Amino acid sequence: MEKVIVIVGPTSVGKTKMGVELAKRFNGEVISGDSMQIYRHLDIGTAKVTKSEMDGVLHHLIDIKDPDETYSVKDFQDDARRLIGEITAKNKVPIIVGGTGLYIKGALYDYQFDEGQGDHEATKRKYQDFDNIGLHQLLEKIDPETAKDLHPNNRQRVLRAIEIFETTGKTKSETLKKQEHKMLYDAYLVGLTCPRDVLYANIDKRVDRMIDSGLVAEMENLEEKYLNPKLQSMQAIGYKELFAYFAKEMSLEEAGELIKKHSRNYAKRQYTWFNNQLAVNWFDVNFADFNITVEEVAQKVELFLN
RNA sequence: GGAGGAGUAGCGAAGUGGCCAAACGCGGCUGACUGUAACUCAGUUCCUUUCGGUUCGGUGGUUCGAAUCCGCCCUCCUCCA
Repeated sequence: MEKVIVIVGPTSVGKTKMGVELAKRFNGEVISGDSMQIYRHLDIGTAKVTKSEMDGVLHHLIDIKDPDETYSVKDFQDDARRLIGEITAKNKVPIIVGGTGLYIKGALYDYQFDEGQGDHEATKRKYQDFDNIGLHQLLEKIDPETAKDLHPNNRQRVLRAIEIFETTGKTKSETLKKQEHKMLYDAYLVGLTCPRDVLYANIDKRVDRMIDSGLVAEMENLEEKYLNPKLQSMQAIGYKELFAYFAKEMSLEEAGELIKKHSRNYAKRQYTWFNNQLAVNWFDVNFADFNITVEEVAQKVELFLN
């Protein structure tokens, strides 16, 4: 099995920096595991690595899609697995760095996706006259097991489960049953963490910095180029909140506060994912002297690699 | 100094004698997650594991029973001086 180093953690703990440092020490290349840094032109708001931050380390899966293109776990699974193979073949170490739990788990574990993605918008339209309960009852008929696991209010997932059946002819629970819950790689998962109040303060500061360094202009530029309000990439925190500001429904300050709140909420969801879905080895980050943290992590990685 | 108004859980805000540990919103906390995942959704939030205990500015009353009625006190707001 190929060895893979994975760096996860909530937003703004220092994953990017850790990735670069480890890559330099262990002759590695970084594979971004971030669903939004995939997109070109979303730079400031996604805190995307800059050229100088990369410090010569190769970074993959960044800026590979335009904001009006779609990308999914399946795509990531294919891309990441391919890259792990290529990097390993070069005798280098693949380092996945990112905060998108599903993507990372989907690449590392035996997740299988049946042919046919389906058209979300079409499915949505087809069932627009069903209320949540009605839709859930429909799912109950075609896939009772999945229906049991989904709350009727979770319309998006209920719809998707129905869509799976309609496009592949197989139910979601059938597809899941033939999979084993096992890792396909020899992976060492590094989790970066810090006290919640420190993290939240970091997030708030970072959002202020983003706004100061031109987040609004970046968004304006995007609006000009891609006038589609349904851009998948526009789910990105830091951008979607700006729509209300442009519509003069809230001040820039209010929008900024919302961005901070959404980022904090997101960080919490990331913790829930990494704590419960993956076997993460947690490290407390020393913000005063990040090198100490790097050193600590590097020691463990060293052991893992040899 | 005078006249009104207001003080309810972390915040905002209902409630105006029993159905009130107190609606609702926000925030917080916890969790779910297999092709939208920076998405979507759920639970929980005075203390206590349970029994139960302590609350609605403070205090003293009225009442079988008070966040709700009465007296006094404190704080804040508006207006008049």
